[in-house]
Amino acid sequence: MARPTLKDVADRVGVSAKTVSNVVNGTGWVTAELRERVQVALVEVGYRPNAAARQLRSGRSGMIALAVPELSQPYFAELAASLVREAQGRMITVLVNQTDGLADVERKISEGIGATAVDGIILSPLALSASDLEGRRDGTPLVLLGEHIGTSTFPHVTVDNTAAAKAATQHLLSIGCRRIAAIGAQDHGPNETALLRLAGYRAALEEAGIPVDESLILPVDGFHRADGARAARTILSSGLRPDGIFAFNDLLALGAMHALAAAGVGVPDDVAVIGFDDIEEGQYSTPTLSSVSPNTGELVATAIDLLLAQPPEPGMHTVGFTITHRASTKGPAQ
Amino acid sequence: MARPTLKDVADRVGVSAKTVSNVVNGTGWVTAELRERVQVALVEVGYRPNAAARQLRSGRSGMIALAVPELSQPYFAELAASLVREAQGRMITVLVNQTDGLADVERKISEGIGATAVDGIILSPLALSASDLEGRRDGTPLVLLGEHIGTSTFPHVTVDNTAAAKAATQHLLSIGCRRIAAIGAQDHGPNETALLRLAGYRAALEEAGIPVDESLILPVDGFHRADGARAARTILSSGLRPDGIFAFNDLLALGAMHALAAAGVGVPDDVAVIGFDDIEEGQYSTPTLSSVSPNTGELVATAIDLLLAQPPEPGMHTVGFTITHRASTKGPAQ
DNA sequence: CGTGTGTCGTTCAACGTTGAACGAGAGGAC
DNA sequence: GTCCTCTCGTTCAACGTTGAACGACACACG
Repeated sequence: MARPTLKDVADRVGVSAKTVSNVVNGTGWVTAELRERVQVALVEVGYRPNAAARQLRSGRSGMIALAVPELSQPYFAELAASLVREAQGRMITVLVNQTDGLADVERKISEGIGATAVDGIILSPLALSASDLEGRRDGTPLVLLGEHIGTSTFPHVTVDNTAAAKAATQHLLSIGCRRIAAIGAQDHGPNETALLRLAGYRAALEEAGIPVDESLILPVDGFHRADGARAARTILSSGLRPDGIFAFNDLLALGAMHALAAAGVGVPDDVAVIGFDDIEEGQYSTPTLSSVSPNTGELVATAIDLLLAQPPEPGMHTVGFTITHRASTKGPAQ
Repeated sequence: MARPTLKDVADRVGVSAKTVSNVVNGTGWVTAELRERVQVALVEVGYRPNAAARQLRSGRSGMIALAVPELSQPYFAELAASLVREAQGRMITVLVNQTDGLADVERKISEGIGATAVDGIILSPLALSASDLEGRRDGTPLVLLGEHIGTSTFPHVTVDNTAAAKAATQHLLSIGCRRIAAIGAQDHGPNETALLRLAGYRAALEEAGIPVDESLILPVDGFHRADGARAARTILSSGLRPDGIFAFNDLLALGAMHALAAAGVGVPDDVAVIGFDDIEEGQYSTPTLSSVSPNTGELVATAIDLLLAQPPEPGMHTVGFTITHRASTKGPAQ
């Protein structure tokens, strides 16, 4: 009844447990005839290797952990889906955690996932800053998603947020927008992504010779649809009259579009909207949403490569992006 | 440099490894004074228990696996988010897998997650039927999400799909709809969820004395937005002229609404739409989407309870649902 | 005939932890 | 003084696996 072990198989064939181990792992020397017999016995008893014993002996678990703020956010869900798929292809299983963007949860995770040992940790931090990781003692490889200002001893993978934000803003400029609002600035909290995207927005305007109107930069509490809707309502009620909106992620953009539609403001006719992340939902919204499309496949593959890289390669690794052009930015110019 | 073990801590304090183990786990007898000294040493060396050794010894891993068709589908992402949160509260970590709805992947997962031992498996099957699980040898507890026709030796947790579908259809009837289309039937493949929801749809119509028009039942290949859009275009091009649509999940509904909007058909004025799952996206679509809201929190809590229940309690366990009423079903009657 | 070289399989020990069994000493009861 | 109980801590073995080291046997070469 108990789960069969190597020894059970070995006794049945009349060899040593180690020989069965060799057959299972393809190590050592085993004659074809014997290997055949062992393999038959393996399926007969339904042998399955004991992961715990294997890990205890080898030090490797075949698992990596992913920690994101919230899995229910489509961008993180799609990221997780992509990572799990990539990992499955490499015979690695993924353990998922949620941090809710809380700094102490993020720090705790960076120091190990509960009691479970993993071969590496991929962390998408919201609140954690570089200094929080200085005191880290756990030796588990760690890869961070997203940029961080300041040097860090850990590898980072990210799209070039500033360049991408700049390109998104330039796309709005290219269709004739001149009063472009930015939704997603964050006054408090060290959300560096927001800072970097804001920098890209500013850079695009400056390069185009358009003065930055600070009142067009709208702060948000979070990056959810409700925050975008709230920001759009602020825009409407304060008479700012922008002709374009760059939202720092797609959820903000979708929330904003929802509020605009409710107020009878037409997108893209009255105001063009572009988001960031290119989540699937944006292909089916009304109107469909233009967005910055980070190369997620490259992102997750790079993250795993870096996690398993020996020796570790600290530093920033950027992946590509494209601007996906949909109905929400079909301006008068087209 | 190597990770400290119980023995390292023990040597430092001058006691046996077992005593340190007792302090860590609160077992056995240790004087307050000695416990204090051990605890100081524990933090000094930064001891972290070795999960593999613990699991090898105790047989428990503190991990459960969740397998869903696709994590990128909002319903499953929200389900996973809810499950991870519930599990974290119980000091359990969750390992996530994707099956792509393929029967052989689902079967493989039901027989163990790769090489990794877990304390239990929660599987949301698409293609797998009860008979596929007969030959299961692995003793890991298994809980299935979703209903299955026919008896099964495993616990199931689900909303009552037929009752919920009936309620959704009745909601459309209550606002005056009389020609109600159903999007989501599946001709081939054993998607029992689709069958059950279709049965609820039929039951509601029959009870209202409305003959079922088979041409209003639209089959789909999958449950994505694109399938819903395709079905809506079929409706438009074939001149079926329904006044209500019950889509078997929210993605189908959102895809359908998108196609309707593109064709200039007004929702809810020309046709009312209701979905199933109540994903967050439906609160921000244009118009907002009415839907069946399964009690996901109860669902995941029940699933974990059943997974850990000793002895196992096979059979069907249903959780509640409500009909959430939004703009897409604000009919002329309101 | 000794000395390599290659093939095939074995035994041994160890990974870090914890249940079981076993003292050792103190205190009380008879 | 003997027996019992209670407290506090120890030693031992085992969970299932695999790297390292070690035969044993066959064949070829000088």
